[in-house]
Amino acid sequence: MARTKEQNEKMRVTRKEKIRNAALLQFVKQGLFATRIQDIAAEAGIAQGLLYHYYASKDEIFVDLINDALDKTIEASYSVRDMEIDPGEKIRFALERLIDTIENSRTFLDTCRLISQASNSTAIPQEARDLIQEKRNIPYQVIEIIMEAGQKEGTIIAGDPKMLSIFFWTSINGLAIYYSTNNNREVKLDYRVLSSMFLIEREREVEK
Amino acid sequence: MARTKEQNEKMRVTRKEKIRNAALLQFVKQGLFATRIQDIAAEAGIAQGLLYHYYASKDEIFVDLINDALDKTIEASYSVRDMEIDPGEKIRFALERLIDTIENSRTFLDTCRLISQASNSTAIPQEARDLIQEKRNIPYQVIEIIMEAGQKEGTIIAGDPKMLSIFFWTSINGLAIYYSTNNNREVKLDYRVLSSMFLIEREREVEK
DNA sequence: TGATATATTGAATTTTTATTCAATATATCA
DNA sequence: TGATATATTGAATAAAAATTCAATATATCA
Repeated sequence: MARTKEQNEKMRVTRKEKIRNAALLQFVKQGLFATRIQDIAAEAGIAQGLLYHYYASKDEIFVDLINDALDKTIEASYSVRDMEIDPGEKIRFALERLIDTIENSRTFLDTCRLISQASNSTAIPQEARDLIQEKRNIPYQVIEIIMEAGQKEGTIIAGDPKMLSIFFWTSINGLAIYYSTNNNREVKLDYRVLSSMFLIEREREVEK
Repeated sequence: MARTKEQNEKMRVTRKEKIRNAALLQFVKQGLFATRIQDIAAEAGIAQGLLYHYYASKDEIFVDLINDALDKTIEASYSVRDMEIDPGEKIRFALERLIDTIENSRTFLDTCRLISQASNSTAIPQEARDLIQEKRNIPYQVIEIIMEAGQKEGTIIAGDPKMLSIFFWTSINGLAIYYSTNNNREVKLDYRVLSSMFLIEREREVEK
């Protein structure tokens, strides 16, 4: 016998992870089509041929990464939904957390950028398009429901909750994309500017 | 003699315009790298070879388009700057106008999307990168100055005007990119949600 | 009408990139 | 240590795309 099954499996997983990271780096930097197999292999420090031992094609890696990225954003939105605080507080907290993440997490920016790239081209693999179709709206729906609850509670401004959710996510996305390409860190972002879009302020409550 | 100089020149300009439009359509749809010369030629209804009569390469078309797109956004920001109204009003008006444009102008969405794509890849032609480097910040600077003036005037909230300008443009950008890929028109956007991020509201003034 | 300059075509060629594959290396177990 | 299964390499091949170019079409003017 040669290596045991488990050992090989473990090697495979580690190596695959290395390829995934290399591919993510390159895709985010250059985009799916500008990235050559050679670029990924070089980034991962392996020969081109070996890549095909782990993935059947460049597209397959891309689909794998997109799926992961979408799942991450869905998870994040669920974790906000499931918090045991009031709806208005959820929006406030989520924005605070998201702004902080934009300022400090490279991984988060990469995730946003990958999804944005993918949503921006009809030339991506069909499978990736299906995944986006299926998963991309979930965070929008989650926020929409929280907005609606907040309106009932009286902490969120009036207006179509669908629209509020669109403003919520597109603002975050726009910021993430800006930060992912401008590594200007001189400006400190204050999440309260964003949250003032949605939250009814104390002053007004006091007025009543 | 054959055709006159002017006639040929006119034909060239018209044809070139046709190619530019076709290229813009394809770039926006697929991205620079996924778009093949063949795609542009087919979209313009001409043979591949003819394209090289007008442009030396795919990259050259891209640079031409990016330059145009950047100039358009700069022009738009200047037109706001030069209006004869108060700073707070400028911000309100610009947002109202931008939201309306997002909802109604395909061209504007294409422009945003092209710039976003270009800013998102290091693999675009050097010349395009230089143009972006040179021109992309101008609208940010214009809004920053207006925000600062509005703060002095007392109509714009406190906070680093650079930051306010970043929130301004990234929100608009995020929206434009969302709308450019989701042709869901069921939601009507209300610009006042965005403007409440920046403008001090009447109620508070009255309180003083 | 014929001469001619330029536009236009599409097949041939070149270049780039993806994919395959034969050869070699490596790690484990008997 | 040797047998063996799998990992790994990099050159060979295939596929796809960009670019060139010889041939042809077209519009104008003399």
